[in-house]
Amino acid sequence: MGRQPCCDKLDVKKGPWTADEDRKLVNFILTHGQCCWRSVPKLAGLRRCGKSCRLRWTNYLRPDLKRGLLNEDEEQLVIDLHARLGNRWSKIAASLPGRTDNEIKNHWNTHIKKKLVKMGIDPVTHEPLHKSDTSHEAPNEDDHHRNLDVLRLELPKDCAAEFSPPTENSSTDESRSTSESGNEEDPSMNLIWSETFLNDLSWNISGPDSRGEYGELGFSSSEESSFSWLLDNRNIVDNHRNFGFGEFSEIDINSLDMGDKF
DNA sequence: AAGTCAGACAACCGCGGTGTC
DNA sequence: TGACACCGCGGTTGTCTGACT
Repeated sequence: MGRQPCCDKLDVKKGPWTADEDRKLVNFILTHGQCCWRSVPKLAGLRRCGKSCRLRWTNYLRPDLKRGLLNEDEEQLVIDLHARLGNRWSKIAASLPGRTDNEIKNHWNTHIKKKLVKMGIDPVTHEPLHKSDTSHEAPNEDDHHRNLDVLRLELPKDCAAEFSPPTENSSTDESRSTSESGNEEDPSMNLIWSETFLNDLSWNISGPDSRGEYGELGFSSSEESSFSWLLDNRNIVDNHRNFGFGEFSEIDINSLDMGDKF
């Protein structure tokens, strides 16, 4: 005897999410936290597969997501990490706070790939294109750094100087302005989040999860444990700006005492 | 103004690893 | 211990949107 199926596939809705569905999902997650995704659709009143809910949350609705195109630094980091890790998008995404594997994958396929080809670099091997025609061996470290040097030359001076191959905790400069990456206002997100905040200022992100699921939120363990991103009013304001919380600005940020909730 | 096309990105599919019964 | 479901990941497809004719 295995488990129950995650959802009744016959009664599952597919396709783009509506604002109403988003609102329900956000409300549910903020109220109950991320528990087992299987039960989320049922409890949240959604006719979606749990898998679909998880994807929607992690790729689009998560409050810590940056929106807009990757900036130069992030792009460089992706290129470097890709050279080392290959198509391990989730691993790459782990080094870019606020970015999802899906987002990075899409950006790679639509922007970076072409950029590299244009520069004569094989996006798969990260070697010069003419060379990869004759050799399909994995790039060695020297070649890799030579190619990165070429990339740096293509960058504006300040970016090139700033760039260096990532270390364990490189690049995760949370203070890097998200506005510079061109966060666009999304009216539907604006509505969903503002309503959610107004409806439930006691959003219980820590929720009932006993399995430490919040790693998916993309914070370091120390950040997760303290949820400093929420407790820090400045961060709240930043988040609210990033997500276009128009109505939220009407609320006195300092009055949001959520300390007990975490 | 309408039609077509290409680019961008959201969402789905299928697989592998892991956990549960 | 085997069967099956869950979860996460990477690849692929579908849909939307803006540019162009």
